[in-house]
Amino acid sequence: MASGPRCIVVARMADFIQDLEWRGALYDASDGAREAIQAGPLTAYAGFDPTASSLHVGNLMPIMALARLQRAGHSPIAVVGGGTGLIGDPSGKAAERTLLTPEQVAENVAGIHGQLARFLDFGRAGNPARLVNNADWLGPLSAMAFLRDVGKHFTVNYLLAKESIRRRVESADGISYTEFSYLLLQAFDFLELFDRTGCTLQVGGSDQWGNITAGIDLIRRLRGARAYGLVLPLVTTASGTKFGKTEAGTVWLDAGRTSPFRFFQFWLNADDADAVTYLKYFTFLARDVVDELVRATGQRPEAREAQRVLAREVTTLVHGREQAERAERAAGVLFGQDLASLSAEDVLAALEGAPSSQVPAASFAGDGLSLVDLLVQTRLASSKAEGRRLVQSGGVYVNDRRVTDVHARAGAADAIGGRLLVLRRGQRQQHVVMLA
RNA sequence: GGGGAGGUGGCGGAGCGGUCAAUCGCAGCAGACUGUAAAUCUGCCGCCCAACGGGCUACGGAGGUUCGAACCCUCCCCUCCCCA
Repeated sequence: MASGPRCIVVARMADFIQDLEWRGALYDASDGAREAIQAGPLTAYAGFDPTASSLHVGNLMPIMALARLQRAGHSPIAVVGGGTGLIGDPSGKAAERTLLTPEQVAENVAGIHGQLARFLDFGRAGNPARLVNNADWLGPLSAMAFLRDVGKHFTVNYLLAKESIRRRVESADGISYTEFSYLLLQAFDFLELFDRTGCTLQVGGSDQWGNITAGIDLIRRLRGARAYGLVLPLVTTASGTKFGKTEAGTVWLDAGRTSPFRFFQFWLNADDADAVTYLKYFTFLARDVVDELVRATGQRPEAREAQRVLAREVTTLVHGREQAERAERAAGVLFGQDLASLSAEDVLAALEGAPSSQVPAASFAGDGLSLVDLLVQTRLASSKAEGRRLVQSGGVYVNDRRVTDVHARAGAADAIGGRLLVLRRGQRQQHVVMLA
């Protein structure tokens, strides 16, 4: 967990809401939620859909909310939706989703488990974090029990009034009974967590509002108790693109899917307009530190101090300090110095963590390998046609030297120290080819 | 069940017998400019190749008419709208 001198923990419960509001990370709160959170420690949960075996940066909002709650003295519970994942949440979805198989869900749940552990402290005295799978109680639930105990408390009229459901009901494709029922399951989750752990707060993205209030209503009706909800804003980008996507696709938290290097680059490349927002959303940095960065960036935007700190902090949080430092070093080498002036050892040391692959040294003998083929092999280009186009438009570099000849070949003589080639596509997609 | 409209590249949306690998917009990629930013401008944007050229697949599916079809005909599948 990040713990540098700049990283100051917000510890006091009363400051939690204020801090969240300053961060712009509080979209809405149910009646009484603010007061309840400030009044004393409570148990809070957020759910995570096991739609993939890894979480992605889009999941960071609720993760950070749980982490902040814990730091403020509350007890966080991360609920992995092994049960609800079998059904599919219609919220924010325009069309019916394909059902995941139980095997897929189980696999995904396992992957997500480990990732959450990086943000939450499961050993903390007093308010340790917990991780549960709602399949534990949804699995054994019988249709009869569900319809009698849960279904009876929701009128169809109530369900149809929910934004997420109404949109789908009015859409051309409609909504299946399966997804129509989703909200009841999530409401039941809240109830179950209330019964098991005394959990009275659910946090989630703003699209979860309807699901959360359903749970609050259910708890009030069945247990006569008050529960609360907190929703977080949707993360946007200044340029209007979808947050968390790059040329290479989704930015995952799993190092196997998105290398720490690329992860670091993702944050470093944030727009000026977004960097500060993200700094508030995704780091624990205190207000004065962020304010200072705002000032620094305003004065010398080209130094990209905000982006640098952002990338460093978030990468450290997700991948650990060592990986973060490595990524930063690699970035320095790839975007800074003249590659040709470095030894193979230096480049290799710096580029640990950058995308790389090994190619038998033998294939570089004689004429060497066609550059276009190499681009395809390293997946910098998706086809030879694309590779040629890239070369022709001046977007391909070998060891930082632009190559514009479509027929260019790379031989052993081109390799730095006879051992490696640094291929680059455009300004920022690199690939290290090691001769093995 | 009856009537109407329609299925084209990631999306939207032209084309309606040859000059169509398919106008255009969006998205995407690259270049210029920069700060590994934004905006802007330029180019590219099915696949393959001994390549200012050639080949192969493509316009819901299967057949057919034709020298020649995304465009015409037949059957099938699917979607939307209106009436019952």
